[in-house]
Amino acid sequence: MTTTRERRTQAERREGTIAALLDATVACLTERGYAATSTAAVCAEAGVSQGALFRYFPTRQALLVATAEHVATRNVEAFRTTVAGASVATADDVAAVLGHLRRAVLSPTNQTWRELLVAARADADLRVALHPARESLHAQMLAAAADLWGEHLGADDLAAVLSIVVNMLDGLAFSALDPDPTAPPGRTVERALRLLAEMIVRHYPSPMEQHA
Amino acid sequence: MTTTRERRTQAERREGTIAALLDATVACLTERGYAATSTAAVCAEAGVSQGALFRYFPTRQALLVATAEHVATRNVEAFRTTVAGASVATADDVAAVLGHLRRAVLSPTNQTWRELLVAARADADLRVALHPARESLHAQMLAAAADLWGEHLGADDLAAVLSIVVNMLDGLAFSALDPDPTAPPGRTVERALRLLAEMIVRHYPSPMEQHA
DNA sequence: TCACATAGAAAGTGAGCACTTGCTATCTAT
DNA sequence: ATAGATAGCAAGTGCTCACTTTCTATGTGA
Repeated sequence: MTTTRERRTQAERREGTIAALLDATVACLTERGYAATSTAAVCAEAGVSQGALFRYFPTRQALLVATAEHVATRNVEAFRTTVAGASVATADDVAAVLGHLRRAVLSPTNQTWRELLVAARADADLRVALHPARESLHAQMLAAAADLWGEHLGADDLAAVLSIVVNMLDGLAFSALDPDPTAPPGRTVERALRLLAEMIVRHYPSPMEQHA
Repeated sequence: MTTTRERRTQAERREGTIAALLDATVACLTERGYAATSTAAVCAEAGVSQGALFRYFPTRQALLVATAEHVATRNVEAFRTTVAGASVATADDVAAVLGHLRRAVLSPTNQTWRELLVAARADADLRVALHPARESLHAQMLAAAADLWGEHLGADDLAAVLSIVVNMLDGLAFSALDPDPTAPPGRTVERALRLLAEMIVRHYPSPMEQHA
């Protein structure tokens, strides 16, 4: 008695294997880090052989670049949905957005992206390969932020605020060494995010601000 | 005819070799990154044999932990001297401090510290080994910041401001992938630091602020 | 149905890894 | 001066790495 033999086209098998490899690479990078993400580890996680991996990705680096582009699109989508429709009229509003962004930034795909960025600092080839994805990511996040803040912020101010926010959140994510990233944020972090929200709304008061 | 034979005591030889190894590890970590910092690479950089390395550091990880503690003390000293005696009365003052801090954060010892922090995220042993140094670093930076801002900031506010500033600078350093870290900061970064300075002095006006 | 192309598994291969072993050179105490 | 200790070198050792080769299973076009 054989298990149900599902018939799949070549294209389906191919895409299924590639997707499994990309997901496994994300898992390995977040759980083990860049140095320990070997091709053998990825294949074990994905449940395929190394032969399968090297059929689709000629080198380990090609796999990592493909993974980077994979997570980059997911990250920008997460950023957009987190920010879409939110209000930034009051400090509470901005603080809420920052809190949601902080959680998004701790997701596996964001961890993966950062892990690859750090590795790219010491690897010229990886750096070049990641450059277009970086540009696209930045542009799309700027667009989403512009949508959030409306037009009463100049392009330069918008870019500056975005830089402060995302760099601070990235810095937080880098130094968050707890094994459980969904743990309570800690008082200092919460206060810092709250303070940043207050500073932003004070510096850029919304024209339609309404006090509760 | 032999070259000048300098006579050194055992302690001098020992300390010289250890210092060379620590410096070489810093160089390897900043130039090649964590994954490529092998014991062989460190020894080649230091000009000693692997036997010498393993005489003083029983494992590669022990070398990395020792290097972490080495750079941690240097980093806190750099932070203190950068901040010592500075004024935070005006936005220009704060912006200047942020600019100096940004350069300090891009130094090799700071790059090394960050590289090890990232590696610690995926390595439980390294994480616990680095924990005391992390605590000490944070406490000393808080003390230096308190010295800078005086007493008209509560401890909680001080910690929050410090968190915003150092996390944003760390985030900037992580995403600064230029081969030359001393390159001009770029307009967005400059504007972001300037904006952050303005927001801070507006939110926490110095009681003795004097307009030029 | 059957020649052919593609997907993927299994078992390599040399290079580089962390680390060890044994030996020589240098310093120190007597 | 010399015996013993320490510093440091050179050559291993087994293992894992990225990657290859070979071969089998499966889907595809005629």
